[in-house]
Amino acid sequence: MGLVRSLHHPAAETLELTGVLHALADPVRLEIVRELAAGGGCERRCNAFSLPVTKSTRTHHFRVLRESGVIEQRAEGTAVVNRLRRDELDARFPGLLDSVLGAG
Amino acid sequence: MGLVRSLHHPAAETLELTGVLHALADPVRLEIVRELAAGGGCERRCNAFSLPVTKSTRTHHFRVLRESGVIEQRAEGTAVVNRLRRDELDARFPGLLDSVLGAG
DNA sequence: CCGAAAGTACGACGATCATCGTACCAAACT
DNA sequence: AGTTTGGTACGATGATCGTCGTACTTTCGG
Repeated sequence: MGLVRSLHHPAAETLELTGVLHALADPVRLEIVRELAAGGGCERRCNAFSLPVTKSTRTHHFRVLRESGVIEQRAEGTAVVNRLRRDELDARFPGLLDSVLGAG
Repeated sequence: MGLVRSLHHPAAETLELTGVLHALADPVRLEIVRELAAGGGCERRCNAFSLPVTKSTRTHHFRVLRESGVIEQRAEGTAVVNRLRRDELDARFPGLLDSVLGAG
């Protein structure tokens, strides 16, 4: 078994609104998305986030974000780099990500 | 005890993003919001929604929407009329509601 | 080769959630 | 007064969720 079991990413057209909303409705995951967006489309390793949870929980949250289609994950050595799927998200739910990120 | 115990509505400035997102991240509640928005700001009684759940569950969902600040509820006789808090929502989270409603 | 680094897998725990049924209540109508 | 109407209150139940610890795996650097 590899570093990640399946690492499945949903296609852009099949993203579900409730799934995305649920993924964003958690403080830890919202922080991940914010930090990812602050980087301006650049990638970031799971380790490079300041989150008040343990490694296991971290893995859990990244998986929820990936399976809902918010982020893309790619293995790189022992690390996993994350990328915000901004374009796909914007295409499917125009304005949603911007409004969420813009909210104080 | 009146028709509704407290009927508390959060102030527009205290609305929490995660709370609103969580409220919208449910199919039944999303349908309520959609039907409410389709009316163009008009009010609607709890009874006047086509939802695949019982009365108790309906009450529960309307409460979640109210306590998160998405809707306003007002007693009118035996009925409760609901109104989408569009202006307050737009002021606090610009574009959020529109993007959610615009999503297919 | 050995150990450190970065995650994942798995199982567990308590908390929250969506749903329901039954009982209840208040207002309106007869 | 009785009945209907529209909704709430109060559990209860099963599912999902967020969190963690421990064990494991894989890759990379000495």
